[in-house]
Amino acid sequence: MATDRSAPLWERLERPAPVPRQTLSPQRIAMAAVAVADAEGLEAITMRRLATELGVAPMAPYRYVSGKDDLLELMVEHVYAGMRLPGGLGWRESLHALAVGTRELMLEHRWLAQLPPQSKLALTPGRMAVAEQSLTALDGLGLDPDTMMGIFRSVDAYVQGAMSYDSAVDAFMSEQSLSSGDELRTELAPLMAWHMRTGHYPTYQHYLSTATRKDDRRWQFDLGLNCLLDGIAVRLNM
Amino acid sequence: MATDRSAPLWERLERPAPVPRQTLSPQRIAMAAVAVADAEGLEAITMRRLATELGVAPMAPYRYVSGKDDLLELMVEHVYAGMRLPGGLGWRESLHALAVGTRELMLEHRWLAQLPPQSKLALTPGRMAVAEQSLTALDGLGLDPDTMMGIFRSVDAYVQGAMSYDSAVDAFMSEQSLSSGDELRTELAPLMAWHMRTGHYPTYQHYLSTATRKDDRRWQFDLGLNCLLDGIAVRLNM
DNA sequence: TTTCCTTTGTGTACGCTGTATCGAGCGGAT
DNA sequence: ATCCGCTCGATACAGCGTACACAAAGGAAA
Repeated sequence: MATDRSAPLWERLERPAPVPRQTLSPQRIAMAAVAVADAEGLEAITMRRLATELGVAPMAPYRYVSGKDDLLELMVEHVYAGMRLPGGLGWRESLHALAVGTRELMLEHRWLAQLPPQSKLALTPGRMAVAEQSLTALDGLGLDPDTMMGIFRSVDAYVQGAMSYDSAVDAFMSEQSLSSGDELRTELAPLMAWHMRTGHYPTYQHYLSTATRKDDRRWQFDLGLNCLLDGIAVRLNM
Repeated sequence: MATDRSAPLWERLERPAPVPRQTLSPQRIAMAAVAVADAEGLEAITMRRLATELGVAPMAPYRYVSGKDDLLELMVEHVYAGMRLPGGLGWRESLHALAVGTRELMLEHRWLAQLPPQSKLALTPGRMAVAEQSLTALDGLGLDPDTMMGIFRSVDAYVQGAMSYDSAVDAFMSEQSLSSGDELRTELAPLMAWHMRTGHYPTYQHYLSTATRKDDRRWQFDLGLNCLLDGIAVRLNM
């Protein structure tokens, strides 16, 4: 009987590898793929490139992964498995730590924030663990389950949205060989100048000429995260 | 002199179309592309498909658009131009209206929330207008420009993150011909059951069996948005 | 009117992608 | 010794984005 492709990926992976002697394995595949994506970005991930990296024929990985979507899911789990979960903290510290931890994971693996829509849904064990941790952090505070999940998803949405933006900027910069915020703004200057010349954006223009933290991403991330957590605290009557 | 490809897209578009009699135009291209994407999703957008839709050879649109990235940017602007901006409201009502308006735009055009990273950065006039509107809503409240921009970007990050998730779920459902949340959960049941059988997610399991608003997306969206706005309000009163 | 130049759209082609399919070889159970 | 099932190799195909050279079409100048 061939591998049952209809079962969930995680169930398939759990069944003991029928024979332990093969040259390929899900782990080896995931590691190679993550290494390539870390070094050259998500668009470098190609079934052929992956096979080359593994020293194997183009179709070989398909024995372990039903297609590219499966591969991405495997990559997601591979990196999420390395995430540290906080324990024994209050709800706010927990959510904060989880958000910052996710951010750090995404800084380490820029492609995580650029996954195609399908892979964003990947319900991998690692992501389930993050969800569970968030929910338990909010448990026992008198919230109904819908609100608990809603709060978790809101924080997650913020993190994903913020990192998706940052990561897109990073990708653009490295693609254009820009290595600082100043170089980026120089590159974008003609476009911005054109917009500003229309006179439609006076407040934006004021920001451009007087802001001093344009490159402090961590400060920006924390600002929004803290606002969100403050608002959640309001809902918790604390 | 051929069209100057190095100038920003918006500057190029503004120069009067050299001759108004041609069969193709940026507007016609944008409309056709948006129509296809609305009806069949972003992955149906292909330079060849677009050309077919316009009754034209595959390479013809390249006269008006330097590549697929440019096309997506054009599409983004085409739909953002139809967004209504609130006027004369307080900061909170403005930000709320902007967020809800963006959400509605993304519900009308599901592909908006699935754009590839590059296109997410597109500084189109329509998106600039949203930014300007947000900033002016926050102006005159004693905030420094960095904080104003940080707040705008936080709300935007939340909206993008939340809609990116919803939109991915929608895409998955229509791809699998699922038409209700119940059908979706039935489809996912084997995977969820496998996760739950591990016993690692008791709180999640409790949510699954007792939650009653799993399909109320608007409620979920508003929950997070209101938390975020509440948190911003805290920052404004100090 | 004839000529010519610029713009607009056509045709063809290349290298790349994901992946279906078929066949070869090998290891372990019968 | 035989067979079977799994692993991996080779080949192939349709589809993608887009580079490039050419044809038609319209206005300006002669």
